[in-house]
Amino acid sequence: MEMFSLTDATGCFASIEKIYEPSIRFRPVVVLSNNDGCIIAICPIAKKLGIPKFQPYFKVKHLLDKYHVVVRSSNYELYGDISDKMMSVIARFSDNTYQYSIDEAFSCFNNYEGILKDWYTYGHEMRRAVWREVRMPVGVGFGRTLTLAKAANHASKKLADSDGVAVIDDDHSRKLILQQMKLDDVWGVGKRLSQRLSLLGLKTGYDLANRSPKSIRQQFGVTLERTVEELNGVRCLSWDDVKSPKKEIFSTRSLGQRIVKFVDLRKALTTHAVKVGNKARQQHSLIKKLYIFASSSPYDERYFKKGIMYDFPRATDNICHLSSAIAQVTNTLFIEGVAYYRCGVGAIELESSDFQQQDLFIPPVNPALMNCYSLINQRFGRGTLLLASEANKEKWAMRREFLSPRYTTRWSDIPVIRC
DNA sequence: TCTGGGGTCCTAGGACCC
DNA sequence: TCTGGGGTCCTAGGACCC
Repeated sequence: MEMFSLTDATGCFASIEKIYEPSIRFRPVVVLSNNDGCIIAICPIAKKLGIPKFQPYFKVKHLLDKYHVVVRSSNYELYGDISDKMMSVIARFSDNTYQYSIDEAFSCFNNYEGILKDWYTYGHEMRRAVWREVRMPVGVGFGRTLTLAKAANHASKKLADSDGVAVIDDDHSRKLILQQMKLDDVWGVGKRLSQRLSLLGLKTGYDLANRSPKSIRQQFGVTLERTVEELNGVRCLSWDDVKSPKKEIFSTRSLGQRIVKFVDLRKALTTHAVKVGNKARQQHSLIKKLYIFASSSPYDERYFKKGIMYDFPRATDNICHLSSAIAQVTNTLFIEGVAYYRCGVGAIELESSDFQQQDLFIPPVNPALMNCYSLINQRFGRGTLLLASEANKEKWAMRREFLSPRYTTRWSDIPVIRC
């Protein structure tokens, strides 16, 4: 019988900051988003102090000062590398693992029952291995459906008597865990839905599970109906659903320094387009439509936003095609006098590159160049090969006042042990 | 001095065409 | 003369997640 697990890191980015800086291990730590905008990660110690997540940094600064909280800017180079290490450890415990986000992974176990003693023990083995090899604290949850695995993972960290592993494998454990879950802790239920559900008198995940799926469908749609089924152990989300290629790929960013020059806007947009192109190629997709936008800040007195849809005559993942599309579009996007605060690029219509419809009148593109480009950047590191129109040194680079060293990816930043 | 994340998916509504 | 359905595409915004 199939079993799923979800493993995810506790306070991921904050925990990573503690790996190479033992002196802050027992102190409250928070990590800020790009541009030091919001708090996006809090370690358990900071959480206990009541530091809120997703609040603008400057608004909670007084609180952070009060408790002497350690503040770090986000260091994605470091987080990405630690995440890779963590994922490779998790992957050893199952023959089928899928990385769901930077800090969590689903694993699928087929007919493991005969081999394993029990899921609880196995979860602890996974947990110990990640701690021993990467020094990352993780929670592991097991369930017969992906939604139950998520619920168990939540329980593994949140419940009073939890020790990092939780298993839902019968009605008893299911009831026990779901009864202690708030509505918006259920995967797929956010603030709005939980508000509406509570009007019906529902309080816990278990209340939701006991609703008739049919009536939920009528009032809230199929998505929530599936969630209800999944909470009851009926599988609606298949492994393939989770692993399916993305339908949209975006790259957007706020700018540390406002852009006022045409060339700078084009460079920033090209950089985003190349990122999107590379992601698309990785999942064997070609881009048919590209949405390109730039805006001032919504907090400005006069908010400016403009977006343009670019339709490629034939779907492509070639970064040269993307770059020339950007060059054309920037002409209409750029307006003298606007101080751009945000810009980005999104592929919103993707086609599979495995089954591509050829065009009688447009000669097919030889993929050799893009293959070679990808291989070189894989082998020698991202950014080894760049388009001339990309930004290599970003003048408008984001504000990162509290950046930690990139301990594991830069020779200059390797930790030094003094005896 | 100024500061407010990033990504994916879905749907409603408007514009346009036949 | 006046009224009208149905499809596609685009845009904006909501909802959710991390």
